[in-house]
Amino acid sequence: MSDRLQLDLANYLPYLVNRLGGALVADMIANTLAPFDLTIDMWRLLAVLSYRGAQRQVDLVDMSSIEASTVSRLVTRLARMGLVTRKRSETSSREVVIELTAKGRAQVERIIPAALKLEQTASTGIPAKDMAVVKRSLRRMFENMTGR
Amino acid sequence: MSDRLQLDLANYLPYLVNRLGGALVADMIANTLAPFDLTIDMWRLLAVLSYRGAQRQVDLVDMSSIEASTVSRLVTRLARMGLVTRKRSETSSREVVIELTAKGRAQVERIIPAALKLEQTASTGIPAKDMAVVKRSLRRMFENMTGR
DNA sequence: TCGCAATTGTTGTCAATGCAATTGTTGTGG
DNA sequence: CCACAACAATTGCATTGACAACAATTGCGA
Repeated sequence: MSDRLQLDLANYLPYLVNRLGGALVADMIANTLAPFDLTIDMWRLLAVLSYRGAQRQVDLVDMSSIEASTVSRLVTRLARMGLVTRKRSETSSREVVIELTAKGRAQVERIIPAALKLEQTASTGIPAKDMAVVKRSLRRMFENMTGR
Repeated sequence: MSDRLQLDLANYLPYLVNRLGGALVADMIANTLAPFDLTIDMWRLLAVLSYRGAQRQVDLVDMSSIEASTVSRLVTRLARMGLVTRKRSETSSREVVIELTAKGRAQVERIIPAALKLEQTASTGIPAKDMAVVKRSLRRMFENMTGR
């Protein structure tokens, strides 16, 4: 009777996005992070800290999309590894400020080339003009989903 | 001395992809899956089964990017919920074939409209031509990372 | 200013995940 | 045709991660 309701996965945006995301993560872990004894979430925190400088934990949560209690425990581990410091904010004693140590910065700078190479590998065969469209659209869609 | 090695997160593909993926998943869970008592991975399996029909578990692993032992256990739960059946393959008794039940198909058809609406929401303000570029590029990048 | 709600971070708990080992089956080279 | 490698699925076990409850601090409205 009625047409069957169908979901064309091969053309369904959330499927395409998360499938690629998973492949990128798997590659990053296997080829780069494992030797450094870093998990993907640790790397995300370090990358955010490198990119934006010292941050409160709540801002790390926001920028990394990692859940708050997980961030709290990851920061503890990163501090124990000597890659970050955690100290109370001067302006508000309920806040905590996380900052890369010299060792942490060195670690990030050792990883960045591999991270860039990963992006290159993924981008093979895609015109620069198309990649610009992709990145702009990914940012816009994120805004659409979160209201920034 | 040397320029500092930097990673521009706001323009870094893996970051943009996984950040959007997380936002899409969070929305899907909160607004659609939770009321059905489904996890995101359960939904992925159901969607693949709906899209491609009965599948061996190993093929579900391949198409869903979910780890094999997790698929095994999720299928057990889905079967217990009456959404799929699991039976030994006729051609090879080490294989198992998973198939949607009528109840499972009905469930998927109730979810699909919300899934399409999610895609619409994310796509707001993005020209159809750009979206075509995005989807084509996402598929190509996945191929680049996995060799298909 | 006082009280209460919101913010920030931590901890307890338990289900879920991933990895490795295991079982059972199929395919294949010698 | 036999031994052994490859494949498919499951299970054990340790780790992870999410959610909720909590503690501490700050901010705000009446």
